[in-house]
Amino acid sequence: MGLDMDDRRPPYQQVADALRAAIRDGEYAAGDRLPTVAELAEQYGVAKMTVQRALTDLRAEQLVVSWQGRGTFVRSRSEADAATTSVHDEIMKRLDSMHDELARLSERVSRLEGAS
Amino acid sequence: MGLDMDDRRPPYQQVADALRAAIRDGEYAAGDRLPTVAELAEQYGVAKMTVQRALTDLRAEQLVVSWQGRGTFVRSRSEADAATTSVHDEIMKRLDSMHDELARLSERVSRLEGAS
DNA sequence: GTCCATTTGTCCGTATGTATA
DNA sequence: GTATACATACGGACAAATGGA
Repeated sequence: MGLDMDDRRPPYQQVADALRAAIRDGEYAAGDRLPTVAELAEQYGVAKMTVQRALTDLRAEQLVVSWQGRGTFVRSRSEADAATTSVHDEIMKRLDSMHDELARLSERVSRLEGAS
Repeated sequence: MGLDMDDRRPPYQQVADALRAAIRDGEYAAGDRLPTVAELAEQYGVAKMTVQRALTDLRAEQLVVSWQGRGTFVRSRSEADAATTSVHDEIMKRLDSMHDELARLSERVSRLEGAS
């Protein structure tokens, strides 16, 4: 389970690619927990920090999500999409709310104008 | 030039934020080279690895680009913003619409105040 | 061309912190 | 309270790429 010695890329990139392939091939399905950092480090014959460096990339790609004390889990594609749009969704919700408040305010002013 | 001891976030995040602010405030302009990793480490009183961890995030955000043997350079915004332009356009349209409605409402309220 | 200083990139071992179960 | 597991930090070391002498 070690790394390819003929591959001149940094080990952390090889580990990241190996995990991407394992996820893509269904070895780890959405929701599954990956082996622990210590186990992966032993499997690939690298230090724990090297595994962490690989996971940093996978987290940035939103392919996995890590929880302290629990583990690192494979994300579903829909979860990744939701995460990328969650910030924008929240902004749009806020805008909708403000738009509604503006509409109510506008109606109140209209009534004031009609009563005068 | 050290870090805020009251900030309980990890030092690498504080370094990343400090660099983001320096770039946003024009201390480093597009195309400029940042101080070397060793210099930044000394400025902020952290290890070189901690600076590298911060730069890993900034590179993922496409805020900077690093070249071995040369340095780390600030990227122009046009290079990084293309992907999110459509979403921002939609938000700006909504904000413009609300701004117009607010302006009309403000004028109507002013007239009411003048008539009372 | 060769040599060398600079700079980023990476890895490791160890230690500590923090959140979960 | 204990054990597990991820997260971060540090120091040291070496590799790789650049650029200039």
